[in-house]
Amino acid sequence: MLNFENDLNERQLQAALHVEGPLLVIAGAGSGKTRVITYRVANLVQNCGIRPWRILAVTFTNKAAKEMRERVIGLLGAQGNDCWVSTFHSTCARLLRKHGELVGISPTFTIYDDSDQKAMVARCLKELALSDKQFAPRTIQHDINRSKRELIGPDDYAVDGFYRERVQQIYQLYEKRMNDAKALDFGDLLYRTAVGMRGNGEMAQAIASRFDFILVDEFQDTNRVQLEIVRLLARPHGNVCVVGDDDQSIYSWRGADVGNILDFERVFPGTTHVTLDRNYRSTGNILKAAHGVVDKLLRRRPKELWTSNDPGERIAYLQCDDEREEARLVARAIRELTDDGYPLREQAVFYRTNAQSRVFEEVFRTLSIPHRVVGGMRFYERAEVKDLLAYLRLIQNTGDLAAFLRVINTPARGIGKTTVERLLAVAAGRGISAYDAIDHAAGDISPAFAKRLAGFKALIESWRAEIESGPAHLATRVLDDTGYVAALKAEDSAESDSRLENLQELVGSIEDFEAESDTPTLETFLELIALQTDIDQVNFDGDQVTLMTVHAAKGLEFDVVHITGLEDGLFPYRQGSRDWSLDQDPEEMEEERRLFYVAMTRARRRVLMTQARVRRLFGQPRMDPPSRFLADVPDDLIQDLSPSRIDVRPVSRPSAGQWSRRPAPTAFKRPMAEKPAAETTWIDRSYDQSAESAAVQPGQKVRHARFGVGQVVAVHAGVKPKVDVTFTGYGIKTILLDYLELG
DNA sequence: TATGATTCCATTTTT
DNA sequence: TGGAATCATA
Repeated sequence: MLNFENDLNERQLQAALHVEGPLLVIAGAGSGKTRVITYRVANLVQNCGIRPWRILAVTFTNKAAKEMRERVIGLLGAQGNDCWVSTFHSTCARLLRKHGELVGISPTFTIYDDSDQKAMVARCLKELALSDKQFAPRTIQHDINRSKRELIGPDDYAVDGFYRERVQQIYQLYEKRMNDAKALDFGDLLYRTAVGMRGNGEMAQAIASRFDFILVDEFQDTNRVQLEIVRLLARPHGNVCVVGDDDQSIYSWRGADVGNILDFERVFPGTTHVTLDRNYRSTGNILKAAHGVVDKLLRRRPKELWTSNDPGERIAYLQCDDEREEARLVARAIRELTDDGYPLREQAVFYRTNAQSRVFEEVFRTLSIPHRVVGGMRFYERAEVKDLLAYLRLIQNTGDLAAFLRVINTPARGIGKTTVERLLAVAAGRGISAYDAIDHAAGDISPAFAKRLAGFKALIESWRAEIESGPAHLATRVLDDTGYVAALKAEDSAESDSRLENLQELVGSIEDFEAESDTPTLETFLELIALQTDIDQVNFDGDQVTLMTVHAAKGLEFDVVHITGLEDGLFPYRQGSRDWSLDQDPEEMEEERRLFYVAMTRARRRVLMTQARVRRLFGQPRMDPPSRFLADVPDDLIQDLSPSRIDVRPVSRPSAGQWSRRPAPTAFKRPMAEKPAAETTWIDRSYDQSAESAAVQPGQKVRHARFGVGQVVAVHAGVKPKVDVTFTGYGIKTILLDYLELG
C-alpha cells in the first residue's frame, strides 16, 4: 500500500496531495520531481476517485513518457495503464486522429519528419522556380517551424520586404502541398491542435472534455504553442500541474521559453506554488559549487538546494596542454576512480560539442577503456531504415509524396530526375498525387519510361492487396520484391553488412510490435514509428564510460562526472566570429550558464573539470582562457590538480628547450590528498605512448561487430594497426584494430 | 547515372 | 580538420 507520508518529504507531499486548481512545482535538480508527479497521479486515482483515463500527463521525450508510465503503473498497478502518459507530439497526434476532421484533417494523415519536411520545402521552391541558393531549404524550414510554434499561420506571416514575401509564398504552398499529401509535420501536430481548438468550438469541447487533470513535466522547456495547448486543455477546470526548473532551461534555441515557467501565475491566476529544494542526489560540495554558478543568473527564481548528504570531495580541476592530453588525463582519472570503487558505468564524460568526442574515443580505444558514445546517427535516420519505412508509408498512403520521391528510384530502376519531374508536372496539372498520375503519364512521358513507372505502381499495388497481412509481412515482401536485400548482399562490404543488420533489426522490431500490439496493423505501426525517433538505448548495460554532450545528459545522473573543454569560447560557447567580450548577448550567456549548472548537478559524488590551453578546432589551434564559469565556483571548493600549476619549472637541459614537469600527484583517490605525499600514485605524462601500442596483445579477447568475440593471434603494428584474430566459426581473420572492441 | 573532385562550413536536438 | 553537399566528368 502507498504510504504518502512515509515516501515523501513535506514539500513533496504538499505538491502530491494538491488536487484542484493550478499548481506550479519548481523542482530543483535531484529533488524528486518524478516521484511527486507519479504520487500525485496515484493520489488522484486512489484517494480522489478520479478515473485514470481522465488524467493527462505530458512529457517531452518518449523515454521520459515510458519511464513515467512505468512508475505510475508501479504505484497504481494495472489501472495505471489507463492514464494518458505521453509526449506532447503523440498526445496531439492521437487527438487529431480522433477529432481533426472537424478542422479538415484526414484521420489517416502521415507524419513527416525533419527530412521529409525539408524535401517538401525543396519541392515547393522548385515549383515556385525560386533559387535554393537564395532561399536555403533549411532556413525556410526553420522559418516555417518557428512560425508554427509561435502560432503564426501562412496567412498571418508578417510580410515586410521581398524576402519575407517570398517566404510567405513558400509557406503557403508548403501548407497546400502538405495537405495534398495528407501529411502533417512535427510542428503541425502541435500547431493544428492549438489552432483547431481555438477556432473550432466543437473541437475544443470534444478534446478538453476528455480530461479532468493535466500534468506537464519539464515545463521550463515548453514553447509558445505548448503553453497554448496546456491552457486550452485546462480551460474548463483549471486543474493544471506543471513541474520544472527554470535553472535547467537549456533549450531556448529551439523555442523553449523560460518565461512560461517564470510567469506561470500570469497565465493561471491563483496558482499554488511549491518549491522542492531538498536534493537527494549530490554531495554538499557539489551543490555549493553549482550554486555559485547558477546564483549569478540575472533572471531566475531565487532558491538554493540543500542536502543532508556528506560534503564529499572538492571539485577537481585539471589544466591540460591540449585536447589530447585532456583525454589522456581524463582516461587516467577514470581508471583511478574505478579502483576507488566507481565503476565505469557510473562515470560520464561531458562536452559542449559533439566534435569533442572524437579525441576521447580515440584515446579511450587505444587505452582499452570501454565506452559508449551517446548521440550521433540515430537508427531511424539511417538511409536503409528510412527507405523501408518509406515503402511502408507509401503502401499505407499512396499520396505520401515524400515517401514516393524517396523510393521511386530506390533501388535504382531507371526512373531518373527528368521522368520524375514530368510526372510531378502531370500530377500538378491534374491536381492528383504523383502516384495516381502514373496512370495518366502516357502523353507526357515516353513509353519506355511510362512502362517503368507502371511497373513500380504495379509492385506497390501488389503489396497493397496484402495490406491486411500486417507490416512484418509487407516489410519482407518489399525487401525481397525490390531486390533491396539482394543488392546489399551482392555489395558485400562492411557498409552493406551494417545496413543489412539494421534492416534485420527493423524487421525484428516490426515483428515484436505485431506480437505485442492489440491492433497490429500497418497503420498503427506507422503511427508508432513516426513519433519514435530513436530506438531505446538497450545497451545501457555493460560496464562502460558514457560519453555525451551536456544537453544529452539532462535528466541523467552518475557518480562521477567529467566536465571537459572548459574554455571561454567553447563552454560557454561562442560562435565563430562573434565577440562577446562585452557580453552583448546576455540571454545566450545565461543559457550557457544554466547548461554548466545542469552538467554539475548530474553528479552524485565527484566532479572533475578539465581545460586545455591549446585546442585544435577546425584544424586551427585556438588558445582560449579558462571558462568564466570556473571562476564562479568558490575557490575553497576547487582542488587544482593541474600538473603545470604544481610542477612547472625551468628546464635544466637547454637542448630540451621546453618546460619539463615533475610528475604530478593524482589526488582522485579517496581520501583526498590534503597530504599528497602519503598516498598518491603518480601521473607519468609519457605513459600513454607506450600504453597505446601495448594496448593489444596476442591472447587478448576482442569483439567484432560481425564475427563476435575472438582471440588475438598476432599484431601488425603501424599507423593503421591490424590484428589477426581467430573467431569461432569464422577462422582467422586480419582486421583493422579500429574495427575491434578490446576487452 | 555514378563516381571522384571540389567547395563550403562549422553548437546544443526532440518530436 | 573532416563531413556533407554540390559539381564536373566519364
